[in-house]
Amino acid sequence: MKLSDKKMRKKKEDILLSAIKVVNKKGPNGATMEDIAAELLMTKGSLYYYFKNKEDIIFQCHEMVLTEATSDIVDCQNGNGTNEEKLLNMIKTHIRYAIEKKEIFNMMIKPGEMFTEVQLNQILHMRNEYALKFDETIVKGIASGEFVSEDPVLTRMMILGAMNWIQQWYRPNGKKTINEIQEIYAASLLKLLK
Amino acid sequence: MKLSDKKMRKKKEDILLSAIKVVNKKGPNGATMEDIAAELLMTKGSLYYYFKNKEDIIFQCHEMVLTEATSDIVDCQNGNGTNEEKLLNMIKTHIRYAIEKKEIFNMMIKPGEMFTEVQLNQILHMRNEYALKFDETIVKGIASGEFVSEDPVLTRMMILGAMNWIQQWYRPNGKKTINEIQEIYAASLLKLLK
Amino acid sequence: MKLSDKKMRKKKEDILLSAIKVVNKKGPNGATMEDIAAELLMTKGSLYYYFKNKEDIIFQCHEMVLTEATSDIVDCQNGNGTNEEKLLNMIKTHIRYAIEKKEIFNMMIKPGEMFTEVQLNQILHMRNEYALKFDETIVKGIASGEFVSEDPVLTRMMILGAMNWIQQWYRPNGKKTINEIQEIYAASLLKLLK
Amino acid sequence: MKLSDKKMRKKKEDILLSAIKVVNKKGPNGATMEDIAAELLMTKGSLYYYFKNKEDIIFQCHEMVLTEATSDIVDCQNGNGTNEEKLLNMIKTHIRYAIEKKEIFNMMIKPGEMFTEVQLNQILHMRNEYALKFDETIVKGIASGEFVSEDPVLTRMMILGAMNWIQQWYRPNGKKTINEIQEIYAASLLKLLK
DNA sequence: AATGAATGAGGATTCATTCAT
DNA sequence: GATGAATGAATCCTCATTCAT
Repeated sequence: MKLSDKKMRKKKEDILLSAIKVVNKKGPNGATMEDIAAELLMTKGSLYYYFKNKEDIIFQCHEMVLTEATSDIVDCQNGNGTNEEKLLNMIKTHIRYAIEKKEIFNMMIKPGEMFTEVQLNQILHMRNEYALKFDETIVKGIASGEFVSEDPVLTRMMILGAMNWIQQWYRPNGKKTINEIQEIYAASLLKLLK
Repeated sequence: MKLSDKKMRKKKEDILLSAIKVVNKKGPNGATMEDIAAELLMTKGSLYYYFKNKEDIIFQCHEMVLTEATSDIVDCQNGNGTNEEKLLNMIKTHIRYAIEKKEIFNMMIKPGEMFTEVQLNQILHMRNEYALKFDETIVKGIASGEFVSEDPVLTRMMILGAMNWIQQWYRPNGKKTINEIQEIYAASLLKLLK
Repeated sequence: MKLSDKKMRKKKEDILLSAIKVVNKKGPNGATMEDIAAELLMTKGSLYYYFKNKEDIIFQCHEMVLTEATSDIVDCQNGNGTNEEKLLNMIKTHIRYAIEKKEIFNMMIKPGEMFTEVQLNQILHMRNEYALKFDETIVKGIASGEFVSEDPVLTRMMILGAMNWIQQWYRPNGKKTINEIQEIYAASLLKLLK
Repeated sequence: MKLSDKKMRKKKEDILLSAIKVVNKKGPNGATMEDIAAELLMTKGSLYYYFKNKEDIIFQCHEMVLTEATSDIVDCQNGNGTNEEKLLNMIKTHIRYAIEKKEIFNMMIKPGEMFTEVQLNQILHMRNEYALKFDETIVKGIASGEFVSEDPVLTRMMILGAMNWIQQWYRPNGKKTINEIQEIYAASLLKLLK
């Protein structure tokens, strides 16, 4: 059963990816089961073989996205270099997400209506885990004398907020390349820790 | 008929305010006409006496909110003081909105699904007008030597983004008062222009 | 109270005329009270001062139309001339109605959904009264040797049916004038009685 | 998948037949999706699996009816016999429709509110196609010396009009049988071409 | 005599969900 | 595993009707 197990996992992931696409275009309420299925050349009925219901799909979308993003950020944290270098990497990674995986990213930062209390808390908890990685690096940087901040959490909020806003205005054919944006943001936002 | 005219205007405003509340809780798609009406002890049918349809209501919500906010920001701009002082005021005003009028504010920063091309453009245009007020002050400050920035628009994006994120984490009974947040953000974000 | 009585009668008639217009454009179900009122620069609420409800308005429309048409046909019948001449006049009158008062006419020949059993019977009865005038003239013509028909009622049905169909194809700027149509139809249809 | 295809086609036809019944009783506006579904022991929601919307159903009703009727008339045209015999057959066929398929027939002769310009034109075009079959036979009959008419189209209008009116007065238990009506009408109406 | 405002019932449409096959 | 078909609850919207003023 290993094989069919893998197939199922793969299919589930496909469905989640399709759902992410649709949800980002139409919002969680606007996205229909049919939309999600159509993208995969399936019929909506089939989705219920893999997921309990729509709510479940949307929830697992958030879960998947946050897990993936957190993993990437942890990689930055575990790399070599000073805390400043690590934070710069984290910032660049986050920005790359915001721009290149706009859809996934959007899901990360919008809590989204539709969830039960329990599910919402779980999502918010994961989001917090993600943010804590930034905090840890900042705090270490303060301890090592690289950074200065009276309120590290508030500063992190500013940094993340500034970056999250990017996907509101970024356009693929705009004046700045992704690289330029990454550099400018990284350089500027570090000022907040000086 | 001035009187009945005023009454109608008042009622329309009441409906818009109710709609803002509901939309912020449930999103534009989740909000039902019944929800909006219930808040005002009306029946959904009555709403159609004042507005053409749901889309119309949601659109006018955005319009109202953006008009009000822009007016407040313009007041800051037209006040006395240096450009730095003016920008500080604008930042504090924006933060006050983000916190105290969370509902209205949310509507300002989320474009929201549901609109026609024309309507969406109109809203985005108004949003841009609002942002331009910040740009103007920043540019004047650069000219007068108060500020430094290689890319004023990008810097403004960071500043606004950082502030807009506040409503994602602010809780009424948190550790910081509104005043403290305003002061810390204002002081910190100005670093981006130094 | 004679004066206000007249005013009321006039207003009622205006409303019925407006209703006829609207019903003919949109059908009895498609016509709304607002449509009927708008034509007269009134508000729909006011209609209820003059009529019990919509059904009542539509019913009285039919009544008015049939009364008027019957009166005109009776005039033909009471005129001078042979029965053939009288029937020719009746045919021409009916055709003039079908063309010039298309709206009124339509109401005469469509029973129209929406009525109660009682009302429908009343309308059908009036419609029958109208048709009987044709029958009377035909029967007299047979008696006098002007006409020949094995089944006068069936022949009358053919004649009326042929004429009623005119309003389905007649166009104001068509090839035939009203006069020509009247003449051709009158001459042709009389063949059915020869 | 030929099988399921057939099933769908059958179901669609059933729905159209039910719709025809209901529309004839209550008119196109009065007929509700629920009415149409109830007849088939379905729920209104199911109808949308087969048709886009109500308008679509009503339109296809007309299409179906006109296609069927035209086919029958073409059969008459393609049969053996003189033009007079062919026209007699067409008249009898048309009358049979008017009486036995009153519901279908009604739909043929009432354009009905509710359609878009495009759809209405399409229906009127089909109706015209049907009428042209009569014209053709009449014209051929004139050419062969069987018929006489100064204006064949106008004469055809009278013939069709006379027949269409039948369904306004025909009652199943009336004095005349269908056969008698067919004979009397056919004999009488031919006089219009003599 | 008229109207502004409100209502509520009804109807079209959408869509998540179910289930037999 | 997948789907065709059906369902019914929810939602937007319309409109005849009412009534205080």
